[in-house]
Amino acid sequence: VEPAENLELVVRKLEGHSPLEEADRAAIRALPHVSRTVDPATYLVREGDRTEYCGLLLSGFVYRHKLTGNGQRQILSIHMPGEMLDLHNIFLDIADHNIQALSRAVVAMVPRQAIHALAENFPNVGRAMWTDTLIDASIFREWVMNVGRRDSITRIAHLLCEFALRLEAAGLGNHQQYELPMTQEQLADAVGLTPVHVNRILKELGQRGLIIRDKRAITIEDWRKLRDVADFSSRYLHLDQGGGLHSRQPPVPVA
Amino acid sequence: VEPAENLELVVRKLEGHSPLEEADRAAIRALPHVSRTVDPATYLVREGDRTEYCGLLLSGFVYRHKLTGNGQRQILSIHMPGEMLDLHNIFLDIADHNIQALSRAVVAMVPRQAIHALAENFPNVGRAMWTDTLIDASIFREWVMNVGRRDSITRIAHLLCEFALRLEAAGLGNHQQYELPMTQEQLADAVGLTPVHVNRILKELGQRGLIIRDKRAITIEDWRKLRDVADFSSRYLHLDQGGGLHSRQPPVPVA
DNA sequence: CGGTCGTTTGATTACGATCAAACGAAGTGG
DNA sequence: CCACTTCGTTTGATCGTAATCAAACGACCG
Repeated sequence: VEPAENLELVVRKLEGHSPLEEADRAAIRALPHVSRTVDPATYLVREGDRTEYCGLLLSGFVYRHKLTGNGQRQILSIHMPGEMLDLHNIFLDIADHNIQALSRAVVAMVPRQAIHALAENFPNVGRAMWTDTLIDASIFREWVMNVGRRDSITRIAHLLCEFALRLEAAGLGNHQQYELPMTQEQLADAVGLTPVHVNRILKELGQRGLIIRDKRAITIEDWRKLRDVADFSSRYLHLDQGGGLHSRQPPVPVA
Repeated sequence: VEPAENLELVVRKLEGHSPLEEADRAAIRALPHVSRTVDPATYLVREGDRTEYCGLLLSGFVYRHKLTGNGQRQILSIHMPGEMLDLHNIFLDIADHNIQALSRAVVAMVPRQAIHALAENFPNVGRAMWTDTLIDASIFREWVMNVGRRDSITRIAHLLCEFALRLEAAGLGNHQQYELPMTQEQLADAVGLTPVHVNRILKELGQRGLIIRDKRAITIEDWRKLRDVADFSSRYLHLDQGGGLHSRQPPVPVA
């Protein structure tokens, strides 16, 4: 069992979109858990698993994915510190997708029942967690649109914009410069392209003066131009969702 | 205000995956609402709208979609009678997508607050509605995979399989024969292809002896073969989700 | 009977996949 | 400290699936 301060990240994340009172915060901090530190590529959940724990991501990055019958991978979402990983499984008995560590990561494992009890005894927290899953669902929808109807440059630019804003919201950098937490192959699996093509498009984004790359570090040279190329609007992220602590306008005009 | 029996469909839908007690059922039936009958293509919600009502679909079909900056449409989901349409907006202030009628449809409009109160005062119902949104999210994930990583035949076959099972679960036919509620153009927008190509693939599915088409009526000639071509597994639909009324195995081995 | 909407078929194009190989950086072991 | 391996990135050449362009056809409707 780790020091409870760790769960503070989770409190902050939920308060980003839903109002909580002190009792609510305390209840979250008091969640029983064991911390687990995992290496990159460790599976936290496998499709078909019976779900018994809810993982709270305390540090590092994690991703959701599925595999097709012939072994192709589709990445479904990327998760950042403070996010609750298994809310999507918490009322469904069998996991329908895999969750795997992207980087080295620390995850607090909370028993399923503790989350159920939390939701029932602290309605504000229940609403906050529910809202959280609704925002995730909104992001899934945007991804359907992204892979379904946008060409490759637009698609990749869109993902870069999304990361910029989400990393900033998570307090992991600003939206003009950040460290991309994945390889080009993983990027390809997130946008439904091949790694080769992703590489070419990243190059083109650089040549067009939209981004600068130095290894995995992404600097957005011209947010407005990138946003236009990306067909990006931040609405689907619901960053200024009512009642949240952070529900003021972001300091820089973003999208 | 319409006769309350109508909402029975919604009760049945929720009970399909979550246990309810008589008081819960009564609370759902007692939901204040006005019925609205709409023509095909009527918008029920527009992206950017402030959400004040939750629509319960009593008859007909409805779909969610988004438009790209250059006017391309991506259909995000199809909804069948008994489904609650605005659960995804119920805690989010601004709608991030459009909801439009596919066919002539009847929708019971329930004020947002009534849904909030229902969830708070009847925890079983709250959990059922939350679970409902989680299953929707699971379907979104499968669609991300479908448009991201599957080729055109697989993609379309997959959609046909999904409809078969969902229509059967909704009591609108069996999984071997059903009426497709959409045009080939709408189909194309659901799977991220062009209408022309959808037409060719449907033809091919017929030639391969997987389906028979008569106008919009689809007959699945060989479920197993179609399922294989479609790379389809019903897991993501969570049809046998715990505690539900219908949580027995389906009568015919399906997937 | 024209008009509209949806389906069907044909011809050509293009975007991204695939195949192949080299390069660079980081880590390992001798 | 330097070979050697491994993993990720980069570049080039060719291929193929689905898009695009174009037009005819069929059904339903007023």
